[in-house]
Amino acid sequence: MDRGNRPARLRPVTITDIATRTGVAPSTVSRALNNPGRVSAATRERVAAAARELNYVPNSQARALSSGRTGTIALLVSDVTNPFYFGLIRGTQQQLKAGGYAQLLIDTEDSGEHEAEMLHKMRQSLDGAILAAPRLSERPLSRLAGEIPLVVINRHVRGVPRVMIDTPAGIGQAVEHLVSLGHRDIVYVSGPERSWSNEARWHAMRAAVERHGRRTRRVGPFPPGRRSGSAAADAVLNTGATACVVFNDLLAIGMLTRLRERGVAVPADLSVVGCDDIFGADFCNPPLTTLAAPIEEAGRAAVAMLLARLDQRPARVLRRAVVLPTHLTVRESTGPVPSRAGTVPGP
Amino acid sequence: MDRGNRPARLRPVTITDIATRTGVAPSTVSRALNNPGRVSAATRERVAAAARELNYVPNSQARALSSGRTGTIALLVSDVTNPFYFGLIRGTQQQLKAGGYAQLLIDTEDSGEHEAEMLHKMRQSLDGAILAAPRLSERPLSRLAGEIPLVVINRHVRGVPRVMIDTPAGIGQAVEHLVSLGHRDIVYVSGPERSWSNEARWHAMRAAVERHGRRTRRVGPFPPGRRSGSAAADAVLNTGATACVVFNDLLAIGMLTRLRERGVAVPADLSVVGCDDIFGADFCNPPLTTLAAPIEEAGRAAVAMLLARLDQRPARVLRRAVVLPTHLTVRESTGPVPSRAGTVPGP
DNA sequence: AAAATCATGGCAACCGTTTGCCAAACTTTG
DNA sequence: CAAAGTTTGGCAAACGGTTGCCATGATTTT
Repeated sequence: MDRGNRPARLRPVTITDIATRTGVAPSTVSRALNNPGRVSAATRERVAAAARELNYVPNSQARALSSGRTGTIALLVSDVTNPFYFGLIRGTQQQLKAGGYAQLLIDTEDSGEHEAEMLHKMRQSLDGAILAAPRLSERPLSRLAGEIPLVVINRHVRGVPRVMIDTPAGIGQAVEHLVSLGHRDIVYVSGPERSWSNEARWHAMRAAVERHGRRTRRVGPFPPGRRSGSAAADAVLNTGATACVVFNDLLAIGMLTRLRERGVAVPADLSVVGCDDIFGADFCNPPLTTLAAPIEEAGRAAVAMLLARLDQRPARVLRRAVVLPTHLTVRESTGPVPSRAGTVPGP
Repeated sequence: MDRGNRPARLRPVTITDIATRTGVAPSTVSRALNNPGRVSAATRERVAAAARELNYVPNSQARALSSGRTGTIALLVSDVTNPFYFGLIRGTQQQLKAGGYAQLLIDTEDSGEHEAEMLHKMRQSLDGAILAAPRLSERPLSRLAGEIPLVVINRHVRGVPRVMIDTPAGIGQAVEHLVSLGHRDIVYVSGPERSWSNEARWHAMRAAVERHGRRTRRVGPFPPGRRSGSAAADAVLNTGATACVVFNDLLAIGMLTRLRERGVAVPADLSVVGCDDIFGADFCNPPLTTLAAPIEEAGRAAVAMLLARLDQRPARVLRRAVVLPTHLTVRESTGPVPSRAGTVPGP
């Protein structure tokens, strides 16, 4: 059939091709395409027509080399499989595509060093980066922000623009909810120690409980995965608490599984509140009461902030922070306090 | 504190810097770094030392421009939020990182045209691409494969290397399982019409049921999301079947939710089998019996195939296809056929 | 009508790296 | 010891754009 004349990855069309075809200089072609005000309407139109006919696609490498702009933004997440990031990936992807940027996805494997190293190595290939819940400590993070435009999500670092999901405020709602159901002994199930969000949530929790004249404790820390749910569930049962607020939904879902295994009824014996409202929180068993976070919106906001910064036009007001509200979504993992808080059923 | 002397995004170190420092020509530096056999051990060492001291990071744009290799591989998925792709994203990410490549994630929004267009535009910025379950029709797909090295997942196109997850074979297992439980009337819940996998699964299903001297039907097509689960569940109930095999887990989970709402007990009234074993299939309610697919492995295999192709060394045997087996994972959404297949309970 | 301004297009340098080709120095071989 | 071969390093030309600067001609201002 088609043997012989395979086009063999033909040479791509360049501005020089357009230039010879239209009889102008390559520089004029470049300007006609990117800097429309700089050439006459007539030539601009001729160039555009030629580009269209030849099916011209600019070579982003070459463009990057001379202009310094690569058209690529990286999204760094600590673990691509954590469903929390799905919304982020999607939100940023959408907004980046709308802005004409490509998204480079990087998994930092939960390591601050990885974050720093990757970012440093790629800084010349990127116009900017979005760091989701960075593990990196404050110092190197600000240093990095000097090397390359950065927006961080759920982290507060001086001088680095940020998008915050206000889960701490939501935690107040969660505590009100639990207290109104009669719970007096509520524990916090802690996520990773190095996580900024974890500390913020814990502090919010303590403050909220103290407003009711009570004290709270925390168990953990636990890695924020489903696997850790077993240990977390056992630890909570040992405290004798009637309710818990969990660092994130992933961990909470893991706990739910374990509690079911152990024959502990949720919410009859123990109420569980998660954070983030990830994929699965609504169809696990029982469906999880959780703090719904506008994750996709956070992604979009982060991109918007970053692109605003890359935009040359000087007279722009640049927001230094965006705070997004969360709200409690009540499902079936929370309920009235058990009539007699007794001992825990055996396994 | 640190006012005044902010380094203002300082000029990155180039091979020329290394060259002047070691007293050799830039070309020698380039060779010392990338083509070690080409220079003497002594200079190579001196260059390496200088590079280390100066903390040199090669500019990938410049390298790409002259060498044609970009060090970037794209992964195209039809919808980043479909949990099926999480494993793929992770698997490819791992293997690419190991091979020193960066991963560009592209959402094609379920459109074949998007696929073609994006790929065409980016072909100069990519060394290759992995297409997950492409929607594109066969013709343009082979044409694209001529423009840029490609590996497709779950799709059979002549001349394009592929990784196949052998769900059709697994469907046989699923049917055996259901038949052994007494089911005689099993329907297939169809995914998108344009999906190659969907057709493959349907054919396998029909063949498997016919081996038992029975016939089967299908309902649908449905978009492969949870939202479609309601319609799918209702359609299945109308058929009066006692069991169904569903195009994918996402749809199956959606059905489970709907069935629960309608008071249909799973598996007492209806058995449900999904495909893929995505995140959530194990903790939904009831946990889903499904065809577990080695998705991460598929991602790794696809990367391995692609990189083998990019590798220059000629005397390599290039696999044209990899087929990965699936197996039935029995959980709690399948059970014995109802004693009297009666009418469906009302809503 | 001369001077100043403006719009438009071309020239050429540059971005940082790779690579074909050549030259020098050194090593082997006959 | 000369001829041939082998290392090793340098020169310079790409790769495909962008952009500062200049020249030309047209337009406006005084």
